Amino acid sequence: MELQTKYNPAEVETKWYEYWERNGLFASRPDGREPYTVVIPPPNVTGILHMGHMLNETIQDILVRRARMEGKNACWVPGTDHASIATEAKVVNRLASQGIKKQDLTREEFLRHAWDWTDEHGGIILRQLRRVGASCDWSRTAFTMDEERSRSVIKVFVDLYRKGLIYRGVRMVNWDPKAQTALSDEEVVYKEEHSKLYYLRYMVEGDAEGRYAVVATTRPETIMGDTAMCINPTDPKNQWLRGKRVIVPLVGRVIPVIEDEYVDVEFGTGCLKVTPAHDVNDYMLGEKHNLPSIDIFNDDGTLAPAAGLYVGKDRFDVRREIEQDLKDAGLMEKVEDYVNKVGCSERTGVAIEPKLSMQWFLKMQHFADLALPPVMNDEIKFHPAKYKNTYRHWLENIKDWCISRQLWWGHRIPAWYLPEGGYVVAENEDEALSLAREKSGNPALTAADLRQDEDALDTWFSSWLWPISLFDGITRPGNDELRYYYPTSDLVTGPDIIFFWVARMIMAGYEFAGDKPFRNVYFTGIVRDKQGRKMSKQLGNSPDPLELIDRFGADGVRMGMMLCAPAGNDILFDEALCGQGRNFCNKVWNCFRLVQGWQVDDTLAQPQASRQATEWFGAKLRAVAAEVADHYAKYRISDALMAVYRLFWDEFSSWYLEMVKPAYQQPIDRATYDATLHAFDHLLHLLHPFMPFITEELWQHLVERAPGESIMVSPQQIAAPAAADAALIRAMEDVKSLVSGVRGVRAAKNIPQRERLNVQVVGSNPLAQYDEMVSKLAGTAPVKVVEAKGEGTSAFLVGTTEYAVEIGALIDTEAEIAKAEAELKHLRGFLAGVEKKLGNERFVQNAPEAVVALERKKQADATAKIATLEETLAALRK
RNA sequence: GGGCGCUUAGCUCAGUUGGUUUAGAGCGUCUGCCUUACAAGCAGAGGGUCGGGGGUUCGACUCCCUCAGCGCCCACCA
Repeated sequence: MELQTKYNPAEVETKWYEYWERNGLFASRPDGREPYTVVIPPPNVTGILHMGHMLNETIQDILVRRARMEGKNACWVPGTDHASIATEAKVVNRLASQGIKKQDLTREEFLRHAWDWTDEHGGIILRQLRRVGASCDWSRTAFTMDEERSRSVIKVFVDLYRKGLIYRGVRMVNWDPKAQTALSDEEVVYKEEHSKLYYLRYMVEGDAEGRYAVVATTRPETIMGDTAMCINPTDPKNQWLRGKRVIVPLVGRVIPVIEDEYVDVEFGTGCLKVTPAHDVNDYMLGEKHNLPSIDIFNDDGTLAPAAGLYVGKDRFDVRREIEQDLKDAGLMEKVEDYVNKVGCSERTGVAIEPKLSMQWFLKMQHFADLALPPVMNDEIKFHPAKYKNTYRHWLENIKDWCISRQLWWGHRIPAWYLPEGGYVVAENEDEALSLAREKSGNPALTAADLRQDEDALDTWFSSWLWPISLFDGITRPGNDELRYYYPTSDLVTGPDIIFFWVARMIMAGYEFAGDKPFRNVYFTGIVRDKQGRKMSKQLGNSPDPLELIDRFGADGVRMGMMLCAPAGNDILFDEALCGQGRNFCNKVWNCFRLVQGWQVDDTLAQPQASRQATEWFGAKLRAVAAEVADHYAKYRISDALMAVYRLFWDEFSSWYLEMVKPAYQQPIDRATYDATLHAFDHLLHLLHPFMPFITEELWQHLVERAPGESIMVSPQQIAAPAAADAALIRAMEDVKSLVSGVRGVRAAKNIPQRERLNVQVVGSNPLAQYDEMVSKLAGTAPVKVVEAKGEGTSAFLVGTTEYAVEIGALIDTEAEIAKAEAELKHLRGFLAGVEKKLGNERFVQNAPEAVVALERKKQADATAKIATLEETLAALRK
């Protein structure tokens, strides 16, 4: 068949992806083979593919395809996450654009809209993954809020409640005034902010001299909630305030001065305003000193009636207003510029308001104890290992997890409140009712008397079960699938969710499945642009992966991605790398075109050079395959790719194919042809995990294939390196040096390719058996052995052997002298270093024998080379 | 404030327990080639003394100390 000179990815990609799916090649069922399991980090159900996904999914697909070709039963389970806050926010926004307020809808109405949204936008990202080439078992596609996963979440909640690990209580939580929900500590990100430090005057009550204390604060808008002022009892400069009472500026409320060593004497004036309702530390002080707590904020961050002033206004507007009002009232001592860190909602970006509220919590110490050892002792391996530190630090300082969210989109908390107070926790309403009757002693209770908790659970409370719940392991513990696929093999994810997700999956794994959820965790880097900026929608510096695929082909983009993705380092993505990937595809394509165009003549004997080439390439292939395997074992995917890339382009294409290529329109012998096809097949296997589409296309054309066959499931069979390989490879390196040496002379002298060159070798030719090959590659006549090289020759060394190209009148004696002198200088410096070492008795005594022997070899070689060069120079200067 | 990591050719990175010919790769650069598989290509060339300083050692890019710069994570100093 005729192939175009350029590879056209678009048609090939669609064709083979459909073929793979149609033939069920991604599907996995338990069988006798070793399983290789990966669960996808579920993207947000309404999300669209970005470069982070592109990187992540490519790595997973590479690992999965590699395992599949190794003969393992590879199972990659796809799915999406309901992403409680993010999705609810999107739905609320859409409703708002239609003039509908969430508050005006019932829970059921709102959820209907949310499901509509999910049906509309959900699954887009899964379709996009197919474009990338992801070989997921789509028949297993799951959703964190589908029936099975929901049952699992509820069952786990009830289980943990009964174990006494879940409790409900009033605590200081992180309140997101925009989403109007509590958040976990992990969902708060601290951002540095250039703000102001305000110094406020708190007049001392009844002080005849009109003295006042000065309090420094970044949040003057909270003074309405002040219920005390605090000094450090050891602070000499504030002794005079002991036992006094002060007046809150503008508000006029009189509050006591309390003493606590918590206060930093050095900060500001050493006087701290205490607002127990709106600061975590102040809350602690309030508890300790029995202070009243005044909650001055509404849930949306506006001032509540309890504030007395500025009621209904936004907290940040109030900050500006109150600054002016305090100045006008003469109660502002001064205002300084100040840089501090403000906790913000990871999702909505707004400043978090610490708020006292009733929430559900999960006790974490038990889980930390469960999850720390396996990571520290490498039962679960982190790649790179540096994240073990991060992990340990978090677990050693674990705090209880606030799992309730004041949202509707999510798993509703399975707690039901009784009319007379109290509540029961149950897997469903029926069970709740019977528990409630029992608890209240009232058998007449009906379902209508019970009121289910309005809150939903944190999204991560479902994600942490993912590796188990995907195999129905929560609802049907110990089932066959779970036993076969669990623990999963590798998890590929970003370090940004190490606490949110990775740590919690480890906890859930041991708690609910009795074993680790995965054996290895591969942490990818963050994708940045080439200026090092994080890719983001706001900056507009994130290319659309699908558009890249349109331009470079999926294989090209996958390769571009992996070329810049060393494990654990951030990715400096540059579109040019996709171009490199595309070029490589084209190279592979054209190599195939060459080989495919050959006519075989069975009567032809195999030329010596071709025999040598096939033997050598076999050795090289075995060596590189072993190297690649080692890279995979260490999760050095980009190194594995680079090794394959060089094997294909440099060794196979530039050297091997040139060695065996028949003259134009001449046929090739059978032995060489078969060996070449064989090598090509091996190369396609090595390439396939990185470039699934083009390798399938070429593999199908390489020889006749039966319907349903695929390179995907055809095992890779490259033998382990053989004993003789190393010598073979070394010899060929010398051949290459000789050829390059001749080509170098040719290039320097501008001698056309078709002009045959005569080459001399001084003494004897260690590469005599490769003469035919050298002639073919370098365009030379048979190498002549001479006693001393003649005039009009340009010489170079291969090892310690001197070769000289006859160039007659083209000789530039000055240039030859300069070249030889430069090399001589280098060698003498080198020799001096070696001899200094060997002259050091302690080196000869202490260093291992092999090292000393090597130095002696270096010395001998360098000496020989120097002698040769000196002769050359003498001859040139004659 | 604490912890971790990084600093090797113009760019992005390798360099595994210190010794493998006075440091390697890819890309880019320069020179010459449209040589009928490939100009998304071929051949050739140049380019770093391993952030600065000190130390350990027969020997350090590799180990230790220190300084500088960069990055990340954690933390209730208003």
